[in-house]
Amino acid sequence: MEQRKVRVRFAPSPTGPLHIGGVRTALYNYLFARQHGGDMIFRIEDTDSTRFVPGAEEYIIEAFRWLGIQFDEGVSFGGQHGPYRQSERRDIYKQYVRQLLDTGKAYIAFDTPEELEAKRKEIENFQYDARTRGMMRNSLTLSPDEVESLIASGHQYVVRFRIEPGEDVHVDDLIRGDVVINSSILDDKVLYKSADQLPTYHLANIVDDHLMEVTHVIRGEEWLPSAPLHVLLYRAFGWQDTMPRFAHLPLLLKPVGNGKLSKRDGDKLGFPVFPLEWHDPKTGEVSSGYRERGYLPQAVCNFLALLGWNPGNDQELMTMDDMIRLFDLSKCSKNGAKFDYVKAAWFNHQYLLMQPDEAWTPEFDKILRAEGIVSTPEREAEVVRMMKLKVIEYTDGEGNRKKRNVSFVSDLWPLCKFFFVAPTAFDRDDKFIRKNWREGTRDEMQQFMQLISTIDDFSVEGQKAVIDPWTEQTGIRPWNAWRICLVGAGQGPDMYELAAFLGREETLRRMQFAIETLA
RNA sequence: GGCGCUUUCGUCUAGCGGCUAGGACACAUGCCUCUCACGCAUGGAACACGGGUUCGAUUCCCGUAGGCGCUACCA
Repeated sequence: MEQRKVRVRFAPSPTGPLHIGGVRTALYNYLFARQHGGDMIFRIEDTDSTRFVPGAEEYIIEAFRWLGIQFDEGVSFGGQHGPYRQSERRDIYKQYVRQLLDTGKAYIAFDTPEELEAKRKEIENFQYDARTRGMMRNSLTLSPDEVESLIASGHQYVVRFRIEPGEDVHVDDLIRGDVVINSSILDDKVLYKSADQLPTYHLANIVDDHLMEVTHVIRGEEWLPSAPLHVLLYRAFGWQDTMPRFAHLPLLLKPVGNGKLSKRDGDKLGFPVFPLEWHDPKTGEVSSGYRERGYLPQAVCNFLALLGWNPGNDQELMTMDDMIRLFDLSKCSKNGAKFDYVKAAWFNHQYLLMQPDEAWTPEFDKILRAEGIVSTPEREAEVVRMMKLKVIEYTDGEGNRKKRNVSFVSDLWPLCKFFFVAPTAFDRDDKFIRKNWREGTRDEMQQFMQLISTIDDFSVEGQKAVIDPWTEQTGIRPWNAWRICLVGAGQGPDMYELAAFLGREETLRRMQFAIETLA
């Protein structure tokens, strides 16, 4: 058989914001497509008109734009296989439903939801299948005339797939190998509803994947049980020769406790489960997003890629290009992965440190404005430089900067607010203050102030030139107490750097205040 | 309940018959140091259980137990 061009698709329902698990599925599809020089399709599966949520489609597109996952065709991307919104493909599906009906692979059923509900109550474990369809109201039990007149008189109906029982159906899964399910346990799935003139997922999915020439279906494990049904559908249409290969990905699980990852977990433990912030149009509820939380898209992709896949060695930090090169479905794990949001922050930290200073400043500027600080771009850049320097000041032999401290730019404020705001009070119970502000400290600081007021060149070098000899002469080690004066706590950068930033007058002002306050 | 998938440190995982079972996150300790970090070093920490197969099982097979999923006119 000739080698077909690899084509994959990501096909969400526009029922709300894109779940982070969906992002991972899309990412794997993307990596696979790129690695094989194939196409990635974006399809909207809106066959359930009752669950449509306005804005969801736009949200999903924006999320992928931010993440750097690019589509080659589909809704908003164009292409030769459209339309890519299933609600716009009614006529196409009708034609294929007809084909199934004409070949006897499917039949029409008139049972109402109430009748089915009653049956389920009446018969334990009721399932619409070869054993029970003979006692239901459908085109197999009714005469052609009756069927005709029921439809003519406006009765709603569904089209069901006629499954032949007793056959072992094989699904050749790229991750799990040969999966076998007997057709007897499958029910006669509804493929089409006359009420909204739309197919259900199963039919639309097979027809679209076929028409769009999809070669690989990479999706979540929740689809594995219905994969045999899909295989049967490909056969019913006579498309078995071009049936896509399947790969069912393990699910993302709750960080603690049992079950799969949900929105609730994020709320409870304080991490986002959506790529972007989402404002629910109905409830007005706001769900946090990775973008707004300060994550870098590369960090999110890297972290997500490693949840269920690894390159087979110890490498963890990878660019998108690395991942495209290394990705391998056969190296995907088979069991679900608990969502480790602590490690997600670590990844962000790694990527944050690779960013140039300029990449930090816009975000930092937002924080300052929120805190009501009036500053200059030069001073802001200087603080970023100093804080970043503090984080990365020891680079290793290879020049790798694997430091932590700040996982998000927003973490910066509590660590650097003293650059902009003088201490207004001192916590006498603070361990650092108790240890470094003792009996004679006050006098030492007074002497130190006098010394400082004589320094005309207040640059780092200028200060050192005067202070270093003085400490040697007097034996006074002023740094910790000085830090208390200027910072109010045991944190911050090198004292000379800090003092140089604040300037001599502000430095003296803060020292005076500390001496008066810390009697 | 039925069917399917799955099971290595707390977490993500490497391992594809013979290893002192490796790495990362997290945790602990020490070093460095004007503080907090960062960094470096060290440490604790795992093959679910029971049968087979085999000279030899974490690895292959079968059970059991646990976990997950599906079981809609939702995807």
